[in-house]
This record gives sequence, structure tokens and C-alpha cells, in this order.
Amino acid sequence: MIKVALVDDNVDLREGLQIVLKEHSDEFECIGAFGDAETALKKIPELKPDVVLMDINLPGISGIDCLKQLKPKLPNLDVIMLTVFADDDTVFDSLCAGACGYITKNASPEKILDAIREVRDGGAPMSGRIARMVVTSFKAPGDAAAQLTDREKEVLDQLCKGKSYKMVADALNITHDTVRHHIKNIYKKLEVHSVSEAILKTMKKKII
Amino acid sequence: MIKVALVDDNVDLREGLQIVLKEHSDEFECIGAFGDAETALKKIPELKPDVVLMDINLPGISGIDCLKQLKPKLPNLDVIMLTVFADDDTVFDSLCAGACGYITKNASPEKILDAIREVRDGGAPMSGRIARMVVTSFKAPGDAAAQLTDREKEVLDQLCKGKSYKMVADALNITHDTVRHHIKNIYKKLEVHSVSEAILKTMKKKII
DNA sequence: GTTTCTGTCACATTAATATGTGAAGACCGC
DNA sequence: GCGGTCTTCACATATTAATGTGACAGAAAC
Repeated sequence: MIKVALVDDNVDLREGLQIVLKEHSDEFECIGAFGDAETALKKIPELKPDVVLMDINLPGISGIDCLKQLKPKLPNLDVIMLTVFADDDTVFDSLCAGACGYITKNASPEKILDAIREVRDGGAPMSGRIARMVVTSFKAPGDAAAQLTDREKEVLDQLCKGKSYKMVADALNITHDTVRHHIKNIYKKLEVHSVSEAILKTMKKKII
Repeated sequence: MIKVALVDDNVDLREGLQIVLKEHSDEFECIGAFGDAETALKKIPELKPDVVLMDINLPGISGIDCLKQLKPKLPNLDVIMLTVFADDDTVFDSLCAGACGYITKNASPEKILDAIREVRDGGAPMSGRIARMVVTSFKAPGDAAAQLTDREKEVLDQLCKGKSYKMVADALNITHDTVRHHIKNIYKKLEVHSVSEAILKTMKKKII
């Protein structure tokens, strides 16, 4: 039996989902439905549901902030964001806040039930386009590293581990001055003017 | 009609999948099946399939490296990794290389066909546990920022934009010395000894 | 076989960062 | 009110990083 709670300011959707869950009362039990984050934050920690379906656009505290406050109290809680919006920021903010799934509201009731089952089974239910967004976010963008020589990449790699010039020199068995020479060229190629900027550009463009 | 190519060193699996695809010849066309990455790299750019099912553990060049070389030539190609392994590094390396999906070999033939359909429909088919791994990778680990004061976070934020002490001082309208003072405290709290390390720790722990 | 690129090293100067010590005003909780 | 923390600023000094210039050897390219 999976204990489910709902957080959505739309009464119709809340009631609709509750009916759907009751139709599958052998599997699911809806132990709470709330119209705003404030109420949810008060009640959910006591109710200890297994899964929460959370809307994002709520009056007052947003679903994402609600999730952020909920997660430390109930680390084992699986939260599925259920919302109409699916822009980059909203999705990634939700995942960073600890959401385990993200489905858009145009999903069928059966899909939503599947998502609840899936998330309890250790999965991460996501609408197709959301999953693709998430996956492509890993892909390294255009290879800005192509211009760097092998040795320069080695030096940059060392810098990206937090090492100083001297430590890099020791690690690569070259002199401090040679390290400087490479770094100067790295700066020119990456168009930066400090170690910090070089590291940041490297992280952002996934050069190494 | 979706044009599919297979890359796997297991003959049985190749032939099995080809049979399954033929059983759905109204939807799918298998236009190539290769036992190693070298052959695949030679043939696939000419064949221009829509989807490639790619094993990772291949003799010689790995499936991930094969994908890396394939992607620039065929940017619109959807590659699904189909493998027995599902450790962190393998999964994330695959996604960074440009894979659009990742399913384990214990998936049923019907699941594999679903995955091909899904990936062509703009989705990112993944086995449950893989999806969860991907999603949880976004979650910020234990809040190491809790110990930082608001002002310290502001300073660290500036540093993480590549600014120098002087620029931070200007941005926050405080003196260079005050910036230094904050940074010293940040170092102590994060247990680091340079801007680079502070930035790296911040990125890794998603402190800001 | 000369040029080009890469990697190596050296010397010199200026700018920025790291570390230490001290102190004053603001704000909060007890 | 008093002690604590946060924020602010100052002076001093040592280390590190940034920038400039010059040079040499090996490998690859022409």
C-alpha cells in the first residue's frame, strides 16, 4: 500500500486525483490533499506519506520551496512534481531541491499512477521531453578544448584540482616557469585572465 | 519508418534484436548491425540511421568513444546505450558523450522497442534505476553552506563569477580589506586555502 | 631544409592573494 | 545591560600569480 499526499491549489485536480486513487484503493491510499504549501508543511511531516505529488505554482510558498523544507524532515519521501510548466530553470531547480520525478499535467491519470509506482520502485518518472532536457544537460557543448594542446590540458586539469603553480610544476615534473608559460597560453586561448576564470570556464564548457 | 542500427559484439543479441525489429517491420527497419566500433564508425555515417542501439563493452574502441566520434558527424542521431553495466561513471560518461537514452540489457524486447519509439519522439528512455541516478545527481548534498553567513555567501558568489578581491569590493561597496576578512572566514569554514579550491568546493557541493 | 608549433627554461617587474593582528559599530538574544 | 556574532575597516608582510621578453631543442609540416 502506497501512502500518497497531494499538494495543488486547483480543487478540481485535487478531487480528481483523489477519485482516481480511490479507484485503485488496493494499491494506493490518499492520506492528504492540500491547497497550499503552508498547510502541506504543517501536515505532511506528521502524516509521513510515501509519495507526494507537488504542484509548483502555489499561492504563497512555491512547490519547490515547499519541497526544500520538506526534504530534510522526511529524507525518504519521494516527491513527484506535477505541473504545467516545464522550462529549464523550473525543472532543474526542482531536481536540485530533491524531486525524484517530474511530470506535466497533461499526463493521463494512468500515467500518473504509473509514475507513483515507478518512483516507489526506485525509478525517476519524467515526461519524455523533461527526461531529454535532463539528459542533454550533461552533454558537453562545442569542444572549446580542441585548441588546447595536450600539455596545456594537463596543466589546466591540475589547476582544476585546486593546485597552485608550484604544485602543478611538481606534479608534471617541470619548472615553475614552464607552468607559467602554459597557463599564459591557456589564458589566451580561453580568453580569461585568472585561474578562477579558467576553472569556471572549464567547468561550464566541460572542457576537461 | 524508423531506421535502426545495432552495435554489439554479442552475435546472439544482434540477431535476436534484428528478428524483433523485423517482426515490427511496419515501424522499424534495421539497416545495419555491427560487432565492433571500428566497423560501426566506417558504416554508420553512410547509412545515416535514425537510432543506434550501442553496447558499451566492445572489443577495441568502447561504445562511449564510438559515440563520441559518431556524434559530430551525425548530430541528429539518437543513440541509446544498451548494456549490462550501470555504474555511475559509465552512465554519466555516456550522457556526456551525447547518449539520449540508457537501458540495461535485462529489459524486455518490447521495452527496447518502446525506447526506440520514445527517443524518436524527443524523449530519453532510461531504466528506472538509471533515471534515478541521473536525477539524484542534481540534488545538492548536505548543506555545507549553512555555516556561511549571508555576507560570506555573497562574497563567495562573487568569487564564483570569476571576480578578484578588488572587483568584489566594488560590487559589494566594501573595502578590499573587508573582502579579505570575509574570504579568510570562508576559507576556514570550507577548509580550503585558495580561491580556486573555494570555487571548486562550492561547485561540487552546490553550496550556492 | 627551413619554418612552425610545442614544450622546455630563465630573469625581471608589477599586481593580487594569503596570513596575522587589532579594533569599532550594529544587531540579537538572554 | 552584557556577551555573542556579523560586518566593517586598517596596517603589515610574505607568498603567489600575472605579464613581458628572450631563448633553445625536438617534432611535425611544408
